[in-house]
Amino acid sequence: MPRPRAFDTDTFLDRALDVFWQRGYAATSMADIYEATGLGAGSVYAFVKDKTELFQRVFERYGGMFAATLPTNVAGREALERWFGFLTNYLADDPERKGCLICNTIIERAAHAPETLTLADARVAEVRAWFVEQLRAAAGSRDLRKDLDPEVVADSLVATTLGMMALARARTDRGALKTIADAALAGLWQPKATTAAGVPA
Amino acid sequence: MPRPRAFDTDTFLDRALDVFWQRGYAATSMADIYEATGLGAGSVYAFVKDKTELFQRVFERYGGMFAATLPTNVAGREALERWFGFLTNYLADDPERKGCLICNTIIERAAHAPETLTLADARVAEVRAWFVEQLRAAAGSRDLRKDLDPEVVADSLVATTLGMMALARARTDRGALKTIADAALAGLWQPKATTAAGVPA
DNA sequence: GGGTTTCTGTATTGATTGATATTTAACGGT
DNA sequence: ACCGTTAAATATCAATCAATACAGAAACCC
Repeated sequence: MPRPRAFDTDTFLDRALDVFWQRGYAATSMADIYEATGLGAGSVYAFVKDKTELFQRVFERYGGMFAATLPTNVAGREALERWFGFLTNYLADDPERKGCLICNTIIERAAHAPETLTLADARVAEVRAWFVEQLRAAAGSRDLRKDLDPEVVADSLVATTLGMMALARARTDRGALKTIADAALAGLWQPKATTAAGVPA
Repeated sequence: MPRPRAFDTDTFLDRALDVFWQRGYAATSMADIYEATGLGAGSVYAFVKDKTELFQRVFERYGGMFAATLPTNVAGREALERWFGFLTNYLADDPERKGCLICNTIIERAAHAPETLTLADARVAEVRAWFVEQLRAAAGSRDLRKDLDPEVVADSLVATTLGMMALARARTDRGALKTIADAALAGLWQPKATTAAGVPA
């Protein structure tokens, strides 16, 4: 029987991910991959056809991991607040300022790899759909301001998300990121109706 | 006297800009530059020391042009609304989806060229400062909601701006861009005070 | 422990990279 | 007319790129 694989596919992809994530696609040479993974050219090219396929595999893996960060055990306002809190930490805690591979890929690969762009855009659409879902839930529980359209707010939140990702690549400024995240959600909620104009329900 | 220059520095930089802007730094070869500008290697390297300096020159030129798009003859709410309208058109009208070179550069070059990143980040800071200025003006003319802090709102608007730029690289969706721009400003203004709770000033 | 199969690492490929050297051409002064 | 000077185009450089070919090492069954 065949000799078993000595390298774990997942850890290989994870290490390749780190390199692509920080340096970008074009600026990463296969030699960088060999160095980071400890594997030789032969093993890598037995696993993928070429560099673009390797990146695709890496990106798909990242996309799945990223999608898994969307909270599932809570919904509505709570879910959105948790996720933006997570995003803030996710971006601020990285001293290498890698940002988010999805955003990075959209910008770097858009003009060169249409199918990769499609994959990346699909992830963005996924996040947007999740936003809509949570906003609808928030509307159902009367958390969302009645004059707000979930579809419109979702677009705004997508832009804020991508903007935070871009900003995080320039500087790790936790304060600014937190300010942005808080402000993005602050205006969405129905006041508790304890003001002079109204009475609690 | 010497043979006169046959190429105009500005048009040369403009053509180089188009290439870098669409394809990114690493994916652009000097051969691409020769082709786009019609110049040979010798002429280019008589003008700049190396590729990084060429990009720096191109980027500085772009940065200046971009900064010049900030309205100066109006202020406050009007200025912000005009500029976000401009940004929407700027991003939506480009079939090549080049996005914005400042945002693209932050993401692609952050890990490789610290001084270029510094330049790019300075442009972002410039836009942010302009936001603060207009928001203060809007506060002075009672346009800005009294409970909003210009510094906080400016951070949000920066994120929205960068988010629109990133999104525009993935797809030219004028509707979404306009929705985002409108929503970013919609919540900022003081109501006209014609509601039941208040009387016009 | 032999035979076989698979994996891994090195060497090498042709192509392309950024950058330089060299040659050719265009001007004004004399 | 011809020379000095400068610009522009071509040829070319070593280095590096992604990708392939090859060879040795390791692990399994019998």
